[in-house]
Amino acid sequence: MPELPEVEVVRRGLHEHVAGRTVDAVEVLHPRAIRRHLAGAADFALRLTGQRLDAARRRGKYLWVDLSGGDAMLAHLGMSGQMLVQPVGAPDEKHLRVRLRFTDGGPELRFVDQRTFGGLALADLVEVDGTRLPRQVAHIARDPMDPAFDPVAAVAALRGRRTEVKRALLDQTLVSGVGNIYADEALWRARLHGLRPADKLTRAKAAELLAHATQVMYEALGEGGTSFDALYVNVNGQSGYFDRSLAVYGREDEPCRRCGTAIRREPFMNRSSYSCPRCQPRPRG
DNA sequence: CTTATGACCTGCAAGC
DNA sequence: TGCTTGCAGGTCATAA
Repeated sequence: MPELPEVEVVRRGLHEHVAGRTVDAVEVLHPRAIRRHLAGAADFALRLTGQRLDAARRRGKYLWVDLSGGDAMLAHLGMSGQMLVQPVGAPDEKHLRVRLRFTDGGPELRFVDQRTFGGLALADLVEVDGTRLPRQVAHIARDPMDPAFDPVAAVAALRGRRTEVKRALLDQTLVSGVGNIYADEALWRARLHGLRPADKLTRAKAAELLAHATQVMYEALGEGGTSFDALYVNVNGQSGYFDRSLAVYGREDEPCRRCGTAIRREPFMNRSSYSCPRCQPRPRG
């Protein structure tokens, strides 16, 4: 699920359904889901068992839950990860990777991940710029929904890259949370082609782009996120509705909502970029 | 240091 | 029907 709004939907679900509950048992069904926990699955299970899960937090697309013992359980959903709250005894999902049972005997927490690009880990917290973060998240920039997000600094970071603006927007060390969908949507709103050089944008244009990215992610959050299929769901298995509001992503050959021109799809970094040929002319050369 | 490129996985839809 | 190919909301290690 993976961009900021979808991860935030999951974070809220975790906060509501698992915060305050104590882990009774941990079952790792696929070792790859725990590969970022270098001490291994047995250590992961042992150290997590008996801990109470506290606040659920997020930076960009990373998600974590504070543990009563002082560390955190970190999660990244990758391309296809889900956190599901399911009744004990519900049939295992085909791609169930990790199960947490709780001492209260209530619904269990399941990490389900078809492609196993995501995973869980335990992490100690380090302080970065006044914020406590899991060590593995320390290199990720603040996202636009962070109360301490600094738009001026973010604009400077984007313009400081000698690369194309879409690449810069997707660089999680500059601004976090933006992925392929919301990058394309923000570029369309700003009438910019993603191949435009980031360092040639005026400060005002870069600021406008960032404001559009922020706005479109808030709008998506308001609709429960974007989901084209059952892979992208909240902790209760429900889909969001923002796909109806997308202007370009996934709309190849459909009319631009501004000018009616057919939306084009172009290869980009082993996937696709969607844009309007008229509103977002490709840069020369 | 910065920037670009593939690797990592599974499953689905489209085309032959 | 079956095969192949291409594609998917991401990040990371490695190369230049």
